[in-house]
Amino acid sequence: MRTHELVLQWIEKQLSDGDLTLGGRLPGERAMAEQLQVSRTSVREAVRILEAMGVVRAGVGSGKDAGTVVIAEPGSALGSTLRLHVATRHLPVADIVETRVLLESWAAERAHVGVPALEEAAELLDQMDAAPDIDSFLALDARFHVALAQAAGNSVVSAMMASLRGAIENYAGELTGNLPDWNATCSRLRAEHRAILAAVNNNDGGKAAELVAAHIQGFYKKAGVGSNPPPK
Amino acid sequence: MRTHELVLQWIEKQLSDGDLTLGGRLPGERAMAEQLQVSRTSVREAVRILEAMGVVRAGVGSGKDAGTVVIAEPGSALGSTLRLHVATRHLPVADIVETRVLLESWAAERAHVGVPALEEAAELLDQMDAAPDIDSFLALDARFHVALAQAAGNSVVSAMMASLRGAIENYAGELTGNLPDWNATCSRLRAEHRAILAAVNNNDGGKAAELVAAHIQGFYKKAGVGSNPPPK
DNA sequence: TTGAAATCTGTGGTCTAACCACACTGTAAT
DNA sequence: ATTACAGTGTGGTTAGACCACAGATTTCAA
Repeated sequence: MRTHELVLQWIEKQLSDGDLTLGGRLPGERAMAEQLQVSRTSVREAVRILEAMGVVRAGVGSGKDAGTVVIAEPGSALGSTLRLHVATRHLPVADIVETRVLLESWAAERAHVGVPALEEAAELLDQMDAAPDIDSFLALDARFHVALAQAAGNSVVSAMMASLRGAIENYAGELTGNLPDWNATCSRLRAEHRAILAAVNNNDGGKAAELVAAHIQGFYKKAGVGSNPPPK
Repeated sequence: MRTHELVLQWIEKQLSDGDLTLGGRLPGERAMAEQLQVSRTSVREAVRILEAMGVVRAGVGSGKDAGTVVIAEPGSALGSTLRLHVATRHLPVADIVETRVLLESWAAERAHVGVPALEEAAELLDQMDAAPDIDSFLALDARFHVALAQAAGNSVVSAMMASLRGAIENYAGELTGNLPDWNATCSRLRAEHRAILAAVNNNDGGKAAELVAAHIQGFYKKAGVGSNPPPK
């Protein structure tokens, strides 16, 4: 077993045992190296992997943001991984979109009315009406979809859904340039968002799921990304 | 931007541009370091991250298995990431199970009859009948579920499904120890597998989805892992 | 001629020791 | 009291060395 894997194992055990919790700090790299009797290089390689997994964040200097801190950002980490695999052509964009439809439909159908995430979603819609440019609109759009997914109360689905969107974010960003009339599209998207949120708040999960599926598939279809047909 | 991120960016571009494809070899670490004008350490940190993402595999020595080659194993990579986050208590096991039910039900419903994956699934079931011990049974079980998921033809769903199972593999392994009568459980699981495969091959996707959901939820329920109730 | 042993070459894996930039902390000079 | 400055500890980066490994090549003896 390679040295850095040993370090990883040790840190994972600290997490499993609860000796290291969210917001907690890892020992300094030099201290860990001495404690585990390995070189600082190996410690750093392990930390890099954890950072790529969204389990820790490394900060220089001293004070609040300094040191290596345990965080919980599986979404961005999974997103990076998926993005790389899309780059290798091993994961087709169509499959990403299809999976996103699957997860978001499920989440919309099971969204719990009254949870804070839905209130946040409503606020985001208001902000989107006043979005000055495409980029800020898309950023708010991303947050809206994540908020909607969170309303279902399954953190794994939320994380995966966010990662799927993140994996093809650049891709989607370029696609908006292909759209003939952004203003029209923007208006349509806003209306669809309102309809989705209304269906959710009206406890009509089935309707919400249908609307979400149509919303996502519609966007990528307009933008020129193929998506497999839904099941009969 | 940190140095190793620069290296990552460069490699990702090579992948996106198609200059680096599946099975291809990265330049040696020393060569890359010189080419990008960075230290070998930084190159290695980037390679470690890619390795953790399941994008490359590093091999020492010379010959076939040597060097750093591009692979495509998103499943195991996502699994490791999820496992770590489960260790931090940020991702509940129940959410993992629930998501697994979601993905596998969807896959079972949309499985394409006649694809090679289903034939492999059938073979695996025969092998499971002759499995000598629990561990080999569980290993075959894992492969069966993956094969079933692959039959739906969505590589993202397959990868995610495999990763979910991998994330709680150790967990599930311990749980089997809690079961009072493994032989009885084993027989039940085998029968359920056959029923699922039969439903799929009979083009009864709805039935297959139901059976899969019950199969997975049943196992974890027996083993003592709570799962959220299905939607009304 | 043949076969086995030694050497060569290039790969990733590891380690040491040094220096840097950064951000806070305490102290000293104003 | 305020300001300026040195001190301390963090991660970030680098250079250079050595190791184990595995295949390719060469050497040399049977």
